[in-house]
Amino acid sequence: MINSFSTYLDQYGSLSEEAELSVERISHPTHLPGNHEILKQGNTLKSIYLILSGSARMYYYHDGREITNQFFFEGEVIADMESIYSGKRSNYTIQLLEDCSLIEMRYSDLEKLFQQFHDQEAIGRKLAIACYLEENQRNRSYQKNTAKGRYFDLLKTYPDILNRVNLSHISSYIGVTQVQLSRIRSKIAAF
Amino acid sequence: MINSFSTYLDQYGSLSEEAELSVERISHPTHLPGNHEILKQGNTLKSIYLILSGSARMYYYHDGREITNQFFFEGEVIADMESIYSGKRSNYTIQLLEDCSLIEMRYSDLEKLFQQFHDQEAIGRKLAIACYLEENQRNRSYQKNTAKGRYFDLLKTYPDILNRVNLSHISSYIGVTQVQLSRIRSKIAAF
DNA sequence: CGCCGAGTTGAACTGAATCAAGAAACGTGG
DNA sequence: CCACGTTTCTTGATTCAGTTCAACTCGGCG
Repeated sequence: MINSFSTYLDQYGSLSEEAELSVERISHPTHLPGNHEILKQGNTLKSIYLILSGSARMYYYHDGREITNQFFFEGEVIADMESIYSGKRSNYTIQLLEDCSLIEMRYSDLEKLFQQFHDQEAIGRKLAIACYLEENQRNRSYQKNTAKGRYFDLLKTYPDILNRVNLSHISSYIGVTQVQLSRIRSKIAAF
Repeated sequence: MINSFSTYLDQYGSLSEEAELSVERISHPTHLPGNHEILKQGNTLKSIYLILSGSARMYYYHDGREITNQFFFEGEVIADMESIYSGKRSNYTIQLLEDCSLIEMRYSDLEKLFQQFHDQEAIGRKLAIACYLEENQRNRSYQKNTAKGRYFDLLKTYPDILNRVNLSHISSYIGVTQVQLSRIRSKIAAF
């Protein structure tokens, strides 16, 4: 059960008591309503957010359409790695899909912990590798599957996503039109 | 100009002199011929390899066909992050595409440096993030492009790939049949 | 010279996009 | 609590992109 950044980080390695206390010190609980935009295109993301309850998505525009690049659910951390890491303006908008209970952490504070504690840095490295592997799996899903297969792969990761997220968000995430995803779904239902 | 692991790592941050010496100490130059398999499916990768000259690819099987998941060229590091990081058997085969001049480093030696030097760990984290961002960009290429667009995106990254790699390897990398990629190419040539 | 692997090209077929219209679900104000 | 408008989802017809199977070309090499 993930209810703090410490428990979140525990998944990737163990922290010294001192580092763990520092993590708690820079953690700030918040509540934000559905539809709230944590990051707007053209701005820079300054904080990351652990989700205790609720969900969010990160999207960008291409040819005037929204394409969802990432979903975030309970126990996951909302962040645009690119913007946070580079400090540059983001091409993404991050929008809450439901009312959320969050824990906020300023990235500048976290950076200090990386510098201060070697074990914190080690966990950061492992976490980044985990993100890479996940992203690589998504690529393999594209290489070997047709849209139906990608849809199933997504359901494996997020089984209840259908009840919580718009079809159009899901469809753009797996690189297919909303219309086509609706058809795929209907074919599966009727068997 | 990348001619050692030190110069490679310099791209991501600076190392103390002590750490840099240690990096050199665990580096071993090698030459290996084209077609050599650095890793075979079912085995575990124990070393990573910086490419001074030559190229390689990493592939897996799906429905009996080879799918290339990664290319490696000069100045890049050959590794199957999943196998190396988890120590588990790999689903991938890594094959040299040309005669290669390499610098080998055992991952167990590198791990020790991560533990020993905080700045080494910091560079490792940055490197992992860079890998993640690259992989994410590949995903976006799938989300917004048709096969032609993905082909162009690949050419942006590796402009001379056509002269060095088989069409079938390239096509499976961008998730399209070799036949279709041939057609795409011919349409572009005739303008 | 003949073989072989790699690439090209054609024809038929399937998966997916597009355009468009209608049905269902949803929220807001009266 | 209902009526209305809006957004989301479904379904159909058409067009386009991509796959499959197969035959052929080309260059390298024994």
